[in-house]
Amino acid sequence: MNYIMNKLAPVCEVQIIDRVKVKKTKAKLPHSDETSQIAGIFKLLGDPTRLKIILALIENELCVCDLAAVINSTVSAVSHQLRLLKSEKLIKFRKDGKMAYYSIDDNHIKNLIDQLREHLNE
Amino acid sequence: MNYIMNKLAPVCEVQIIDRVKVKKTKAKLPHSDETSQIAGIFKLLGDPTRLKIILALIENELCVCDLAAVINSTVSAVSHQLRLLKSEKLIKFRKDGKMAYYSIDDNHIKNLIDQLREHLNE
DNA sequence: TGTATATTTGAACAATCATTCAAATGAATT
DNA sequence: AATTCATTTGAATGATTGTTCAAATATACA
Repeated sequence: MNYIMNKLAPVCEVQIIDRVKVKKTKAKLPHSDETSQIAGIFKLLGDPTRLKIILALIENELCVCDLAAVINSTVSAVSHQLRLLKSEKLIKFRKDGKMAYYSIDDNHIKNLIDQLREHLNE
Repeated sequence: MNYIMNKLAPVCEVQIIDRVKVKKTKAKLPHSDETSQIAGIFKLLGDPTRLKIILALIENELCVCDLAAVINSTVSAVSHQLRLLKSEKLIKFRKDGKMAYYSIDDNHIKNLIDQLREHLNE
């Protein structure tokens, strides 16, 4: 078997060295939908703007324009990212007149970030 | 002050509602370089291919082609992502003849992923 | 009702990025 | 020395994405 044969089935049929180890490892992985879910949360935290928004909201409930001021961004850019964070239930908001006050909806996120920060500060 | 004035300085001069709160919140944020560092790690974990690689390596030390087989990807795609994970010291590798065996270099990562998984499975 | 303002939204744009393919490298085997 | 094979690498491609700008909502206030 060589790479020319593999061209017919580009993904799932590469050379395998240790079939037993591959099978055992594969069996221990989370299912594909759980993996996507985990990656999805990490991805949200992986953008500096979104991370700053979350770090700010961990400290205080804030309206959109104050949030923009805190993280040195624009109202529009912040609003777009708030939508993503809201849709994944990481944050929530309440309306008060014209204002929208955003806050953390998911308390586990703070622990997650704290854990990583502790690690990086070792 | 209105939006037309802000066009001259598009970022740092938006309307601020509560200056005290903004200043206090700003003071509590991590410095910009620490924020980038945190986001950088989360970003690496935020891609399904890279996350699967890490999940697989948590279970077993694996060579590149077995890793590709485990996560149903190609050797080349995996190799490219391994480079990124290696450069951020999340994984390491040892050479054995033609083979390269990769493994986890950062034990905190497992805890981080476990913590998120526990949270999602509530 | 008309104006001001806080927020949201959609389209456009540029930048980033993951994957693919082909070629190169490096090490074992014959 | 030539061949095979595991891995790496670079360029190209297509897709995703964060930001910007302008316009639309929506609420308060005069």
